[in-house]
Amino acid sequence: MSKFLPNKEEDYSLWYNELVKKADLAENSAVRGCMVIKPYGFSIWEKMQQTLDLMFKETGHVNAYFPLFIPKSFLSKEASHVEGFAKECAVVTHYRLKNSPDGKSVIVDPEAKLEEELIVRPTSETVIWSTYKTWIQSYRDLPLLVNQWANVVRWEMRTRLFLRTTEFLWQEGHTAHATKGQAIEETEKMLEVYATFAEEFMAMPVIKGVKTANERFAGAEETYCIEALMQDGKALQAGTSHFLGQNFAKAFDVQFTNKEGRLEHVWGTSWGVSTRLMGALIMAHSDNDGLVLPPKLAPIQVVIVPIFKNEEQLNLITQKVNTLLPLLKKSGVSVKFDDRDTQTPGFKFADYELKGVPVRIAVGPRDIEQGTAEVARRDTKEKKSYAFDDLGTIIPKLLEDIQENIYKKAIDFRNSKTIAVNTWDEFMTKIEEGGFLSAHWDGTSETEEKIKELSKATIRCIPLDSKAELGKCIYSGKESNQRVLFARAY
RNA sequence: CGGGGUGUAGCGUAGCCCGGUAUCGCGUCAGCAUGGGGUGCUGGAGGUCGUCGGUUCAAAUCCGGCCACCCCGACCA
Repeated sequence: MSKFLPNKEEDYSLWYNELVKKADLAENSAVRGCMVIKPYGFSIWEKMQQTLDLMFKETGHVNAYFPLFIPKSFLSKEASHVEGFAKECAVVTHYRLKNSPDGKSVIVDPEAKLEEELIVRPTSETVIWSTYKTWIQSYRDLPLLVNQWANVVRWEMRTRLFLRTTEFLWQEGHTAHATKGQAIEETEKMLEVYATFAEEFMAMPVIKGVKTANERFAGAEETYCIEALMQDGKALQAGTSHFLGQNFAKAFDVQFTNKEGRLEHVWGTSWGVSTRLMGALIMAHSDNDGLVLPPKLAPIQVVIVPIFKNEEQLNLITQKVNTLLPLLKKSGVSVKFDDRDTQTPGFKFADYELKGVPVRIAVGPRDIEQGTAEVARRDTKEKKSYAFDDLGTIIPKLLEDIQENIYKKAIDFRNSKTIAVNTWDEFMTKIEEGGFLSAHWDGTSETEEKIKELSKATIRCIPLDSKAELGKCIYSGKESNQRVLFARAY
């Protein structure tokens, strides 16, 4: 058990906060609510970006970039959109500073007031749709499939590293289509991309579903989501994909001439995932010794730690290791040989465990004599000796095993924490234990809000694969024809 | 934004009630020994006590404003 991290069973939040800092992922900054993402943390985010970007390209999307600032008037063009975001917008009112009269500081120059104030984007629908108006005239211009990687700002009351920060990084896809069907298909396709990414790369099982009206994106007709379960039993929305209907097209008057020569409003979607995925990744797998990273997203997949008393021994080990490095690199394994003599092996072991490196290979004089190496896997902490010459083939296989194993562990956990409940008493008891509760709901916002008020649990989603089933609402006792998923959430 | 808490060396802390410029651990630096799970010993460096103001001969300590962070609530990806 680590002496360097709080125990996650005792204080989950403290454990999370300390882990983020000690594993060198991120830290708080001089600006309230904003974080500094440190190089190691950013390299994980970069791997996520690279993977997702490739998936977006493979599904026909192209990247572009729209401005950080949005004219204030744009936001109010779509009624529910402004209502959803107005409360958390940073506003630019001036464009110049000047020296204060006493010369000791700078002040806002009152002469430099903007005629129209700008908001810092909380999301880019408005500025993008105002642009799409000029890009789209004909059905031949559709579909328009654009993504952007950007930062956004939402002025949150309470922030937590990665999970909710005032500024965060994300990607936002914004597409325009000729028909409703195509837009819905796009919305569902991108949800599928997110689910695949979460499960195959993050090794984090997710439930695909649609949000209730209360939880829907401001300006959307339908919000699809992937929901994951963290180790403390709380749910986390990991990605969303919105069917926007013609709402933004109407708000920004984006019309096209169809094949029959008639003018129609286009159909839109938007979809995004953010640096919040980092928080999800951390909370999905890590333990009291530190991060546990899935090999597919680990910046360093394998670390080799030499154990030596003198330079002569290190030279022997280095020679041996140099025969392995090209083999691993050829198999696409990212490997680091940590031959620093400024830290002890024990320190390195603990440090790479804290950082979540999936596989560690230790090579010492005894190994050199016997032609072996000690291989330790981060997920199970299991250590095993192998013939050194077999490592080139064993390691890639081991990385696949680890990727599978942590996924399996996560899905077993989620399954054990997903239960069906049928009475209000049962609901209130089980919600205390965390996890997803599958229960009947009468479909009204009033009931949803009442349940939230009493239990602190929200409807995470109506799962896409939920079967029609007659029953009685857990709270009101009214008729219901399917179960929905409740949980306390991040 | 409401309620509670915290802020002392890079990090974690003692001291605060009962005023007299600061304790310990980790880290850091030097040397020697060590090296298969966060090495040991010896010596050294490092502090506007969050910040601004007030009380006082004297403030880390008492009082007030502000800032930041943590926990709980409301809001949210």
